[in-house]
Amino acid sequence: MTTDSLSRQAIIDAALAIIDSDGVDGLSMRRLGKHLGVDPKAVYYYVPNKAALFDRVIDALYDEMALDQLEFTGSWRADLAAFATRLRDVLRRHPRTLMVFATRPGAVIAYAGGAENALTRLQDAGFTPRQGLTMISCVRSLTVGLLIAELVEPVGASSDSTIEPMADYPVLTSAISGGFDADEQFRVGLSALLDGFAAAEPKAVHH
Amino acid sequence: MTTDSLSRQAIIDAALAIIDSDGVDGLSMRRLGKHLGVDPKAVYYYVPNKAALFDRVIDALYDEMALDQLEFTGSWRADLAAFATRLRDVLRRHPRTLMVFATRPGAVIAYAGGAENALTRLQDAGFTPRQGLTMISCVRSLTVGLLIAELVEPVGASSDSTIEPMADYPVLTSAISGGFDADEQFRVGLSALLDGFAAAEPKAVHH
DNA sequence: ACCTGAACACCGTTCAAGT
DNA sequence: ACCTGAACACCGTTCAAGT
Repeated sequence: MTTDSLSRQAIIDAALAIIDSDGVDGLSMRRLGKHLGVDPKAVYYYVPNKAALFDRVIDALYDEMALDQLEFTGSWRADLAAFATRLRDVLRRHPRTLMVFATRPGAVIAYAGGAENALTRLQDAGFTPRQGLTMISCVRSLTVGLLIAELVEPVGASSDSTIEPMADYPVLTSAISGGFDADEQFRVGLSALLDGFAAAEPKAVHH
Repeated sequence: MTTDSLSRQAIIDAALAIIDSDGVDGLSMRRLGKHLGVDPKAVYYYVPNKAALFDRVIDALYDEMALDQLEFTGSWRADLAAFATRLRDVLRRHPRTLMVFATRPGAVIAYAGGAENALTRLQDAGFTPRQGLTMISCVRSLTVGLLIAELVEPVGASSDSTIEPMADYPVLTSAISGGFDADEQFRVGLSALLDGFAAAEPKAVHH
C-alpha cells in the first residue's frame, strides 16, 4: 500500500497495477494517491495530468513488448507474425489497458524503433515504405481489433444484456456453439491477411 | 435546446448528438438534461442508467447501418466488402462514437440479422459456420481497428505529444511522407484479407 | 405518469502555502 | 524539492416527494 518515497516510476507502476486490477475507470487520481499512501495531488508534482499518466503507462507497455528487439528471420511473413504475436501477448497480460492502448495516437511514433526495423525488412523484400506501413498498420489493427472483441469490457459496463432469442438465427447459433475461439480467429485471420499481402509480393530487390 | 416533451427517442437522439459534437466524455447526464431542457434526473425515468443509454445509442448506429438489408451479389467476397464498407461509412459519420461502438460486447448479437445472412451466404460458398464467423469477425476487427487508428481521440486526450526526433527513422519518415492515407490502407488491407480467405476457399456446395 | 429537491459519494485540477 | 489544505467546478445515482 505505502511506498518509502514517491517517484515517477512508482507512480506509473501503481497506475498500471490499478488499471490491471480495476480497469481504466478504476484509476482515479484519488485512488492512486491512496494506493501510494500519499495525498492525491502529490502525483501532480511528477506528472502534469491524468492524460500524461496514461501516456506513460502505455510507454511501459511498449517497453514490455520490446518491439525493437524482435529478431528477424529470413521471412518477412514470419517477422510480421512475430510482431503481431508479441503485441497480442503483452496486451493479453494487461487486458484492461487495451482501450487506452488502442486509442493512443502516438502509437505509430511510440514503436518507431520496431517499425523502422520492420519497414526496412519489408523494403528488402521489395515493398515500398508506403506499402510496408500499410501492412504493419493492418496487422496491428487486425490484432487489436480482435483483442477488443475478445476481452474488453464496454465503455460504461453494459447493463441490460438480455441475450435475445437466437432461435431465428440457426447458422449463427451453430457458428457460436463450440465456443468462440479467439486464438483460432487470430491465427486464421492473420494468416489470411499475410497470405493476401504475399500474393502481391514483388520480386525481391536482393536476398 | 428544449423539446416539447421528453421521450425515450428524444433522449437517445440528444445523446448521440452530444457525443457527435463533444465526444464520449462530453456526454454527462447533467449536460444531457440541460440539452433537453429538463432536470438531469428526468432521464432516469426512461433509461435505467448511463450504460444503458450508451447501449441505445449503439443500437441507433446499427439501425443506421441496416446490415440486415445488405443485398447479396453472386460473390461472397463482394458481400463481405460491402459489409465492411457499410460499417465503416456509418462509423465515419459518427467518429466519436467509435470507442463506445468498438467495446460494445453485444456487437455480435446486435447485428444478428446481418450476421445470419452473411453466414448463410458463406455457407453456400462452402465455408463452415465456424469459418464464416471467423471471416466476419476478422473483417469487422480490421475495419474497426483501422478506424480507431485513424480517427479516435485518445481515452484522456493526450498531452505532451511532442513528436520525437524522426531523423533516426528514415524509412518510417519516407513511409509517412506523402500522407497517411486511411482509405488506401482500408482498401489494400481488406483486399489482402479477403484474398487470403479466398485462397482457402473450398469447393462450393452448390451454385 | 412524469418530473424535481435534497442528498451522497465521488471526480480532476489549481494554487498558495507549508516543510 | 517535495508534499498538503482549501477550494472550484464538475460527476452518476437514489429515493422520497411533488404534480
